[in-house]
Amino acid sequence: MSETDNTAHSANNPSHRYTSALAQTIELRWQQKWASDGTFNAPNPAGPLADPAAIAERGDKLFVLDMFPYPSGVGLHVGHPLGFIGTDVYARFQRMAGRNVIYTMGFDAFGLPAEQYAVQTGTHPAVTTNANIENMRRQLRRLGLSHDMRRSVSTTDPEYYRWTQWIFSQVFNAWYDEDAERARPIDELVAEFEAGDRVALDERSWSELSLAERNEVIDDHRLAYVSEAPVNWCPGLGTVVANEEVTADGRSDRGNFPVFKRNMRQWMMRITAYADRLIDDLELLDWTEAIKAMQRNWIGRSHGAKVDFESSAGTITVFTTRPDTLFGTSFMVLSPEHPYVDELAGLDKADEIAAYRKQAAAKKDFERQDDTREKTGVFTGAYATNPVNGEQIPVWIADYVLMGYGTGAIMAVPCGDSRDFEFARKFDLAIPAIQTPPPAWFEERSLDVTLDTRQWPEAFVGDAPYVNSSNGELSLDGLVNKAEGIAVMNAWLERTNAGEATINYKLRDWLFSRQRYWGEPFPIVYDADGNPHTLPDSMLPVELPETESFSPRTFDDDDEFSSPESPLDRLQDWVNVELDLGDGVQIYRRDTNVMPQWAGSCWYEMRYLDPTNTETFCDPAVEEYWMGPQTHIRPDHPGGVDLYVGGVEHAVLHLLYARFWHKVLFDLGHVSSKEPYARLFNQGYIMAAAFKDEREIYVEATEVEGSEDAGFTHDGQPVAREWGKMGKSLKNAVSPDEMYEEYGADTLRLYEMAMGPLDASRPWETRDVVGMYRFLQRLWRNMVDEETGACTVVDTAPDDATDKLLHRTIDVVRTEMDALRFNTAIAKLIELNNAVTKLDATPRAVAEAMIRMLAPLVPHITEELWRKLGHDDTVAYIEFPTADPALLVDDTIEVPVQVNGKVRGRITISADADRATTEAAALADEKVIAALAGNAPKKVIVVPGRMVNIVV
RNA sequence: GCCGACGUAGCCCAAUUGGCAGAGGCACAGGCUUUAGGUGCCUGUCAGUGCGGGUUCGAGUCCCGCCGUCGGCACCA
Repeated sequence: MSETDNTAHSANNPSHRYTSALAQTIELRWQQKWASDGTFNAPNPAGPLADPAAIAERGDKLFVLDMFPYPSGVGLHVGHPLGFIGTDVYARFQRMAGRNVIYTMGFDAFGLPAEQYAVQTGTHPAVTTNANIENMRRQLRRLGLSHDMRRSVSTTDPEYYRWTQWIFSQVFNAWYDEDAERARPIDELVAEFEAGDRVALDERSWSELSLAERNEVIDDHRLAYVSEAPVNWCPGLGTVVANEEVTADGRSDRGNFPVFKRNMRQWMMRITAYADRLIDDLELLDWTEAIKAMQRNWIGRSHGAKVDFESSAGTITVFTTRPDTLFGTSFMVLSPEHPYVDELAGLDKADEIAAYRKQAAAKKDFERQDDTREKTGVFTGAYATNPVNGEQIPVWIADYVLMGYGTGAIMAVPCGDSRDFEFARKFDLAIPAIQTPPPAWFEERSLDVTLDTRQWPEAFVGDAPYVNSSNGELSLDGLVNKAEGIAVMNAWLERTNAGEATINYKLRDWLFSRQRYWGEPFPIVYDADGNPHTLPDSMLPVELPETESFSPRTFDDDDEFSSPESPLDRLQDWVNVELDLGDGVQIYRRDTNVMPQWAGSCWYEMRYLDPTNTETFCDPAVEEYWMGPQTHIRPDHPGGVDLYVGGVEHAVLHLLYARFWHKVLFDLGHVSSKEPYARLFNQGYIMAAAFKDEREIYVEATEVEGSEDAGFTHDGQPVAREWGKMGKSLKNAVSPDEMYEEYGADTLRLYEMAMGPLDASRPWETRDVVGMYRFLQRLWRNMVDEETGACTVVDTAPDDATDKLLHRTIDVVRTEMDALRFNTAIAKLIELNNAVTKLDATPRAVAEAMIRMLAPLVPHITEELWRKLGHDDTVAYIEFPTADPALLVDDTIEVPVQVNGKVRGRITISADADRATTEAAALADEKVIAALAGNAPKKVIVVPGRMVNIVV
């Protein structure tokens, strides 16, 4: 206890003051009671948690969901629960507004930290994970979150990952039907091949293909498949990682190790098949534009054309978004990794090219992407034919063309593309003009209008009349916009078989396997011929085998040519297994990869709905009740969670993967919702001051002394302040335990909700917390005698002014709570309480309404007050107050009168005064007359009930 | 460079979506309570819509152009 302690331990406080000690007593008692009563259990329409009577009693369903946390060992700081408190307030409010609310919390518990800890300590990750989960549950319970604890799950529970494996099998045994634009079971594909409705490979019929050929065709269609492809190999982690997990500078987002592109055999998920739907269905979602933009950007759909250029090495296909500029193509550029490079390389150029390729390969991706770099490249010595005019154009290689995008080859149009322009200038290549830029373009560059591109300082990009763009069959000359030019060119390309309109995506298939221990094993075994088989449902879950050595073999960070070795590979007793998969008992080899961290979070919200179901991952009737489309909101409502709250950092990882899996499950008929999360809300972060000493090392923020004006010091040494996300790494975390100790959970909740809008990041200021504490103390004092603990609420009716204020407050608070604007709701409630403080005694009607309005925000103190007022039921399901419309309007109102837009007087008039009456009253006001100074009004604007503006 | 969000008082933030710039909290000053510090209570002060233009009777709000902050993407053809 410090000397500045403000708790009940100070001897002079009245014994029934709302102090932190009393708050803690109240909070722990109610948390215990809610748990033992199952207060927040939500009824299901069917299955083990079914309670049809309760369903009938409650109103419409509401699914409120938090992004579930990773159960870290270090515990929570006050920045973590911001979103959780927000969802809890909302869930509690909606329960009181009559909704049947489902709200719980699970744990996303597979992943690297637990595994790394296990490697260090030798403790099995399941042990530490479960301990961390228990600790986190305790911390969340201390906040008073109204979770239905029966529904809490962990992704690491075998009964949970059994269904993660089952869903994987569903994905594996499905293919994407491009015509139907949806996934279908793989059996239906086989049936179509067998019936001859679909051509598998070549002119041979299905029955003529060998078994191996058939398997290959089928595997080529699966939504989960093994492929030998360039992947991100991270020697420092000993595993491959997904594109989404590689940072812009070519390192792993976990651990920050270098990542190398390598060809390896790995599991992939065909998320690219869903690229269009993942973009298009964003329209149906109530998400912020920022997140939608990030997803669109990540998927990177661009419309364009593929164009074929003939060369000595064969046809070089390029992707371009500007086929209309084909007449301006004066050279081609291939990525150094392009497969045709060797063939194209002239004998005299071979050494030069080999040297350039080697140099390019030595560079990391991120180095090649530094666009401030000067262009480099090498001429191959070969030429290709421009299909529109038969011109022979030189073929170069350069590292500004990336093998990973489009076809790895481009047609260079230097007059219309800044990169090609730069390249052409550097290597003195032709820059034919094909558009006449508008005069303004030349003016801005202090040039006369000219088509002599030697005078142009840069490429022209945009709409402008085409010139020099015709051949015998085709002319763009005279057209003025590119949409038209593209349409004409695409038609010609298709007519002459020189190319076709196409759509290109940045999105790549999802690399789904990891060579680690602490993840879901694949439900896959391989037969003697190496063909993969999914295990039947009866053999799930495939449990992680016990072992002492959890670590994958890791390598030197820069050991690019090392190879992954999964920990499961070492467990040969587990790997080799005798099974009867229908063809008699045979020996199979298990897959030794595990799934990535993101697998378990792709569907967890559905397990909350039906957590104990052993027959299926979620009963369809239960899924439809909680997640089915809400067509009363919008006719094309996609279904899904009604409110999903979490940080913006999952914009392209979890949120993209989860949408993809959900759509597969939708296509296969397992769920009624097209999308998992109908409404997404991104909470802000709590920031805190962090301090660095002169060595640029962070020092413990709590030990820093001084002020902004006087300067900050740590141990007498000057330190510099900066702002950052609260956390361990910046040494600026504030523990919730300190807040409970000093104020209690209700004050902490209220402070976090009051400090700003839920979606805004804001700095934590411990010294500000006391404001909310004082508010709760006043609230308590308005209803409880601090000396005796007796209830002081009186049964007399409130006076008119108080009654009106009460109902106006109710009106605003209801609206604000519903819109997640808790900060403004709190301000109104403080205002009301301040008014009540001035009364001689608090009328019961006011007290009870205040308790009900505050119950979602500060559930413990309100339960206690509700009881003191003589009720013996929980306030959690008491109806939220509704304003009496009659009390929202005043008989008379004060209206400002402006003269030329400046307020010069105020008039008090009847609230329903019409225009003429208002105007007359305004013109009669003394101050207004004075302000007019005898000038006759030119115009009088009256907004009835609002204001008057007189223009002179 | 492109995309997105945001700039209101010493600080965190409101402003019925075009209508009186200030609701709430912190800080600050004075007073009461207290042996004192702290707690608690009462009263009070000051000052501001990033900059420049436009639309309007009226702009924090809408439009145009800058400046700044944060986030995402980036040699994506």
